[in-house]
Amino acid sequence: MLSKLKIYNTLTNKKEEFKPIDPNHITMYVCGPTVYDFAHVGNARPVVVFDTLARLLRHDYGKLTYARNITDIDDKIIEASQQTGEDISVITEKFTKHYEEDMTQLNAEMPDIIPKATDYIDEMIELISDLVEKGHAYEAEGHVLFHVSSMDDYGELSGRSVADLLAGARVDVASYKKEAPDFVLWKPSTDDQPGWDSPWGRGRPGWHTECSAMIKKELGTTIDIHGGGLDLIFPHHENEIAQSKCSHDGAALANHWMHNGYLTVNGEKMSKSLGNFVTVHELLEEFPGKGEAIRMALLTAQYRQPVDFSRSGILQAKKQIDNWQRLTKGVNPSVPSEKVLNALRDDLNTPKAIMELHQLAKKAKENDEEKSILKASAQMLGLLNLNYNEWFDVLTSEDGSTLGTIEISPARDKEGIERLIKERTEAKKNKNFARADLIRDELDAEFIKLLDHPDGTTTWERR
RNA sequence: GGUGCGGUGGCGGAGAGGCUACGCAGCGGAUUGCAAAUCCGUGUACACCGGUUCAAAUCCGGUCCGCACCUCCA
Repeated sequence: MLSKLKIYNTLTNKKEEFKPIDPNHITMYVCGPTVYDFAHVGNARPVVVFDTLARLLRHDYGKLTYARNITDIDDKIIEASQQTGEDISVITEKFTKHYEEDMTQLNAEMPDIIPKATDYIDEMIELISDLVEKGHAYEAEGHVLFHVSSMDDYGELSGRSVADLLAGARVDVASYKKEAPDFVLWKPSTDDQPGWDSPWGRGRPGWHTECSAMIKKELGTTIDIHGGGLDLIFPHHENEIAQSKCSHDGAALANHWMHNGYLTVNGEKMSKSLGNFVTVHELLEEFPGKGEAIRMALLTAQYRQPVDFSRSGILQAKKQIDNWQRLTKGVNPSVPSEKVLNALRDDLNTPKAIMELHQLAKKAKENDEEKSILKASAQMLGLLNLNYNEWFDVLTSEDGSTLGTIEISPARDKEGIERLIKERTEAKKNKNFARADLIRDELDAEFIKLLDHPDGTTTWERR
């Protein structure tokens, strides 16, 4: 490979050469969703970013084990259950399914391992017991808390010191805490709350516990890459580090910590609490079959920079994909361009990679080989995964096998469109241009775009 | 208050001391019955004020503005 992978590491605040523990097998863990509602576009950003990284890692190193968890026990889920009256498992299963369907529409491949928190209760209890034994955690009023002061280097990821945290504590400190920054490993459940038996009574795990336990079981003591959104640095990832390091005699949890920037709306973070969010689900209804354009819009900025969400951004991305689709119609992918790969190897510089794709497209206009390279290169970013017909929803009825991803209205099904095209061709022959234009306008209103070719034929694309 | 990130042309967005990416939109042209698609061509930029340098969007100092984390959040 021409250049080595460089990754910005939150732990050192520097771009570093990626040094795998085992170059023949990379391990990566990314924090996934708490499944109590639809994922919004901001939640989709890390999914798309780390899916792109996963593609690069597989290309460069061959084997990757990529894990992304599902948090299926959490106070928000309990709350949702109380509000809707639905059983917790009904809620978590429903939204896990929606999540996976929606992310698949964004061309995000499923991770190799999708651990669910509730499948790892035993491992979490084991981890907590270990921390208690080693003097890093204590029991109080049915809770088990991690004692931050018991650790020398707490705060290494977020650049905070225990002293600062103690001084800056603004929130009322719970009575059972020895010190304000201490965090919950295990908490008691009332009878109407879900719970599991433990050495500390019936209860449930704190939020941070699951990741440490699942990483250890599924990927090992120290992994190569741990990722997630910027807002997880503190306290979530900081606390994962604390738990894992203290139970592993100081061994690192992950060598490279990567955090994606926010998706913003008018410059402000898209978030549930601000109410300025759009779910991926509704966006896919708005742009049916065009999840790839949403994906590309998310990749137009380098992953650490903010991306401002807008419909026009998605439309702009869609136009670019439209162009590439026309250019690579009927083309099979060959091998990705080194220029595109090198852009990705530079801390996942996707805007630069996209620029290289445009350069390839320019060359591809006269060269079929370049078209194959363009397609393979775009697929490194999870783009051009669909073929021309699928993307433009051109239904090929000959064998009935390839049907587009979208259902079009019955009046405008393939036969209807072809009949109108035939009628328009006749009208054009008879110089009845008024009729010809009327047909085009009518179809345009149905989002069907007609393309007249120099040889007299007419094809169509769905916008 | 502490910590961190950023301000680049109409918009999106790389770059990071000299060769002024790239895309979208715009404009001009070719093509077209008219369009679309396609092709060719084309303009505008580095928040502000100082400094270093032969040379600064890029380095240094300061100012202003925006955002985020410190509490659940991707």
